[in-house]
Amino acid sequence: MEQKEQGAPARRYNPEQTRAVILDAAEQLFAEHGYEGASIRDIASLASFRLGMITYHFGTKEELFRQVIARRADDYVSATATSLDAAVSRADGAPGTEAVIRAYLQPAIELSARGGAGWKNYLQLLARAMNTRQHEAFLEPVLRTYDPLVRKIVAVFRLSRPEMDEAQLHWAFYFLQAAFIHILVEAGIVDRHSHGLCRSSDLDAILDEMVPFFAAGFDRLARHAPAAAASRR
Amino acid sequence: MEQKEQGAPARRYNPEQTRAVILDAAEQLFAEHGYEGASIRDIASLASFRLGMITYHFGTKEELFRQVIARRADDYVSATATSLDAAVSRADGAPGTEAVIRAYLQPAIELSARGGAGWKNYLQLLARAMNTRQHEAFLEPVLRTYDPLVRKIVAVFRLSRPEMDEAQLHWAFYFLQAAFIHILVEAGIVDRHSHGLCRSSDLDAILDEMVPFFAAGFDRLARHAPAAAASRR
DNA sequence: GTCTATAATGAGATAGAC
DNA sequence: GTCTATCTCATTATAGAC
Repeated sequence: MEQKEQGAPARRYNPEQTRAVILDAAEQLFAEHGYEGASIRDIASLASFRLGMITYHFGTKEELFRQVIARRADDYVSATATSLDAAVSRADGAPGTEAVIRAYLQPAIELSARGGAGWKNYLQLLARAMNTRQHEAFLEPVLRTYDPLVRKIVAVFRLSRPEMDEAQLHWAFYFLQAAFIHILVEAGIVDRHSHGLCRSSDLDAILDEMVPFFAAGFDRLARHAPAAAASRR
Repeated sequence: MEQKEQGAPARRYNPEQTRAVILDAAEQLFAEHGYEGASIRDIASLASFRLGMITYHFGTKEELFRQVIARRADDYVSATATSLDAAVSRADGAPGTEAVIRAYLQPAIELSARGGAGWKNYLQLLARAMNTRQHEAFLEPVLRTYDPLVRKIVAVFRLSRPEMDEAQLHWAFYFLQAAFIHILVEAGIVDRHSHGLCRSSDLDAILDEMVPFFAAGFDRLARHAPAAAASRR
């Protein structure tokens, strides 16, 4: 007469689907609570599977995390690469800085805003992971997945601003990337401080504001003397 | 003949010092591994005390975290407030945007770069905590400690740019704050991508680059039509 | 492939000797 | 105030029935 309280035992899915359902749940909880803050038990429970299923399909928690990252990495990389290539060819090889910034930001914003909950979670979890040092040792090789894309982005910025020296270009891109990392998390601080006038969830508005804002920064660094560092020696 | 491997049993300190030593260790491990990733056992061990000492002086892990935040909050707030006030009075009430940005960033950079390891850990841990949503429920009230300071910062930016409308001002400040949050973590991505040309640990150089970069962004947003949002309706 | 059961460990917290 | 010992629970991981 006792009710099993565990929901249907789930013969609903084929293995592919099972893996996908688990990855979705992992994506969500890693995004919400971070790697250490999310337990594989909670992930299994959210996915309506037993704990053993995670072991069977993924082995360890680290491997589960790796596969969460890996599942969407190629899609994100190729979407951004395509966007950058389009900006370059549209401008015959010398794209404006605003166009490059937009080409870099827009795919992630598109996916986060309209790609479904999975993509939003994915980008938030990626942003959280990037906001740490390599103390979570196993994270670093995972994040290096994105290094080739970053090299491409920097190369396109270099096309756009051939007069900037390397350090200036890297600083400018760093500032853009740093801001974007926090923005993708949608932590809500701007909502609170602007009393709702600006919403961190309104990624479309943010894109429109970021493009001129950061392009002006690139312009400004391109103009100023690259001698700042010397003054401290 | 067995050696106690626990180090000296520490009658070395008075209670004030004991609390300080524990807070230092907590600060370090929370900064390195995040709230969930750091255990109070490891914190006790790093501080060379027994676990019971943390309970005795702080009660729960949450309370320990709160007191880590609280210990330096007033110093940080007043350093930044003083810096902002100085910028305002230096300019007779109408400070330039570069001056305001520098006044906002400089105290934190000063403390992180030359305030000792504790301050660096503190600011990294704060930055990590700000890069989450309120899923870690108890975090939110802790972070609200800084709301009055943020209101002051925004007010000074408003003095600097009275022609900007509220939304533009908040967006611009959000971008600056977002970038700063990641930068304080010193995650090292710019080091890797620039092959060491730019170092995320070189906060002095970063300050010098950020000031003109972000001031140009403020200038740019102040110029453009505040009608962007309307185009999407 | 899916689930149960359980091992093995580590966690936060508490009681109480000294 | 400091430390030992222990409780209780949650965690990752494994073994094995079905």
